[in-house]
Amino acid sequence: MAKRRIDTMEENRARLISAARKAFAARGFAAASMDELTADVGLTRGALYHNFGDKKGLLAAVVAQIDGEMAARAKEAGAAAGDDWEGLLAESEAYIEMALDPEVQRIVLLDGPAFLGDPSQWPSQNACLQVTKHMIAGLVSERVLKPVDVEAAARLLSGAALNAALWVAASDDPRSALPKAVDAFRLMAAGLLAEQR
Amino acid sequence: MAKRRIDTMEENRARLISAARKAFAARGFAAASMDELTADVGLTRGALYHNFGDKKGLLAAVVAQIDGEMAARAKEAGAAAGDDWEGLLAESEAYIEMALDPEVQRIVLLDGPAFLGDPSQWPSQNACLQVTKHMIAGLVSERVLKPVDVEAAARLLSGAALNAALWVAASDDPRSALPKAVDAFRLMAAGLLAEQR
DNA sequence: TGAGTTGACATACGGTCCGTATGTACAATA
DNA sequence: TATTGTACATACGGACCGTATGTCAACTCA
Repeated sequence: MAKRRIDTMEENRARLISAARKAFAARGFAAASMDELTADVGLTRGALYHNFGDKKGLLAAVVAQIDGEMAARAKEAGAAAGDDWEGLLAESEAYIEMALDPEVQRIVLLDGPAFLGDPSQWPSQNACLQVTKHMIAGLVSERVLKPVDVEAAARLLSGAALNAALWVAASDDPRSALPKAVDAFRLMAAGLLAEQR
Repeated sequence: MAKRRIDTMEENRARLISAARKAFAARGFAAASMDELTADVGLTRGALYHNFGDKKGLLAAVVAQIDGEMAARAKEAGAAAGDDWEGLLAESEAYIEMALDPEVQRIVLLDGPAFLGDPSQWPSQNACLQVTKHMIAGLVSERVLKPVDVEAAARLLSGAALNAALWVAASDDPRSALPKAVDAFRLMAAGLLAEQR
């Protein structure tokens, strides 16, 4: 039986996204050639424009995919922790470590904001931020955290975490920089606690 | 007397940088046309490539200029504060407010990292970060702050501040978001204090 | 001072890339 | 099986960047 049409389309979308992840990570969004990228998976730009509208549409799809993977992994890390506060720290540290991945860094942290605008307004809804916000909202209502604005706190924490990762990755000696970043992060985050621990 | 050669060259550099600030802020680095930009000040791409090497070279020059202005203003804000700790907070809040300027946001926060790489390795040395680092180093040696890694803390604080500004600027109601961001920032930063205030 | 030299900038060209308009072949449907 | 819709390929035009080459004014120095 011949392949079902809808299946091949879904498969082609997946292959294009996969190729784009590699190309965007390797050369950056601006320098990535759509001709090369599509040819790598045996397609042409025709398929790309049909599926994603334009180059930025493909970037949005790639960002959404990676963002979703990150959020899932962070949630997992948070759930494995002892209590909710440790969960928030675990989530954040998971972000820091994930952001050391060049693919995440280049695509989600650098090119994403530059070409798609602020993460809080991404079509993908920025799953990462949602996860953090949810955790913080719980902690605020439990009075574990001082009565801080949830959105603001989430944005500050994730911003600090992801920025820390950028610094670690670009530093001369990432191995030794990572614990320093995590350490400083825990201290700063503890400033939100209602009472010292 | 005819114009001195070195003067006109310096003037042309300044005019190109000025035009680039406008063009990069308005359309983003990638979409800014070098032909348009140079024509706006009565020059051609020839002048540009002679003075700055390539398009990224011009971006680097623009970033260095804005970064320098920001660092000066932050330092000023910090010096006007009561003590060093308040100075650090004042510096950081100055960053948040400056980062609300679309020019700063688009060029220094979004396109800068995306096209020039991590700020800690910019040729301009990232004057902003230097100022913060200096202030933190003083506070650590005075035991006002816990013994945290200076680089890491500086990077986290400035990352949080600048990210807060991105959030404020992109939010539906920036007027009301700004105090929330500043508030949350002060709490987080206080986590670095050796003893509560 | 004036002829030669330097270099700042203009002009011309080639190559790449994106987005659209048009063509085509196959799956879906009846 | 004949028809139709659509996923994708092909063809085209325009924009842009970087370089190679040309030019003219400012500088140098006898």
